[in-house]
Amino acid sequence: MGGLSTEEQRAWTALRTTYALLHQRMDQQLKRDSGLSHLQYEILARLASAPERELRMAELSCAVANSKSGLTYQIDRLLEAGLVCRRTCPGDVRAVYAVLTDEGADRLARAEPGYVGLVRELLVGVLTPEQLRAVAEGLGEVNRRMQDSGDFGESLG
Amino acid sequence: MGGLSTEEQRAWTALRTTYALLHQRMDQQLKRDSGLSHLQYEILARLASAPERELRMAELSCAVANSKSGLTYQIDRLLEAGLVCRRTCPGDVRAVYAVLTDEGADRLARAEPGYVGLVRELLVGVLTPEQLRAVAEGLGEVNRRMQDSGDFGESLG
DNA sequence: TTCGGGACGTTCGAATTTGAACTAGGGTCG
DNA sequence: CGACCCTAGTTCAAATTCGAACGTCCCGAA
Repeated sequence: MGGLSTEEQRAWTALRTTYALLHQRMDQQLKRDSGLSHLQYEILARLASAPERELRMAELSCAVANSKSGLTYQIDRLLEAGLVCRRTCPGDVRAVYAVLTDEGADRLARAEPGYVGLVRELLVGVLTPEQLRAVAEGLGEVNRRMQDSGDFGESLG
Repeated sequence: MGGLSTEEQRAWTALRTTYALLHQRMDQQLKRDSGLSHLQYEILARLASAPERELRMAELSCAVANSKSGLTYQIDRLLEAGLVCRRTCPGDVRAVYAVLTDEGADRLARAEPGYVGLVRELLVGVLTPEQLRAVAEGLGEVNRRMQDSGDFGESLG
């Protein structure tokens, strides 16, 4: 009644600590060998796979699941480092695009192998193919519902 | 070769954003109706299910996947609120136990239904039973390996 | 056209987190 | 003993995050 069943609890706890530990490891490795935080890496990665290598602040903040103000802060850092630049939209003055620079793309490319290696070693390599699919589909659906029905889909801050 | 396959990417992205969104929602709901942050809730919950309702700082920091110094900080907050107290171990002067107070147990009990409801609504209720099991077992194993083989098992700070 | 409601990003202060010292004991081996 | 290294927890400054304004600007209705 009150609490969660053992399996429910295990699933949620595993989700929580898995993410925490993975994030921790990635952050350390990324910082060590390319000077990027995990969040910064994710930001650059999103930009890299976007058309024109650019995204609006709001889309980006949603994509990396971060607050608006937090994203502004990180973009400022990446700007200082020359890895992105800002572009305002002629059509809508309010809109701001973050654009990946060539230097940003380079840095990302250099960081990628280590990052991918870690994901493979720690996550993908440990799951069976069925588990991998279940995670992708199940959690994917969990996400979709939260983004739709939530008042938070757009950005978190 | 270089990058992750589509499914690998979907799984990892889903894991990341699912956790981020769930955390966000929980944090807001918990703060709103019981004045606890998500992390504080987790800390109290661990203590509540520990023998004697107490745990050493290191165990606790490992259990909630947080850094040592971060845990000290949060325990200080919970101390101010009267929800936990500290106890030093007679045998080993270095050891410090965080102990759940009655008031802490009350607060936790009041927060629990909402928390459990959210886990059910947003996570458990969306997954099929097979997916739930796959998440519990798969990610559980991912965890175990990271804690064993890692230099991070003990605490993150 | 002119409001009024939203949406978009930024700013700012406060809260939190991080990571590197640092304090202080244990435990072992000589 | 005594030199040494290891563990536990705290402290402190710096970095980051949060959330609530704020300033602008689009857009649809009157």
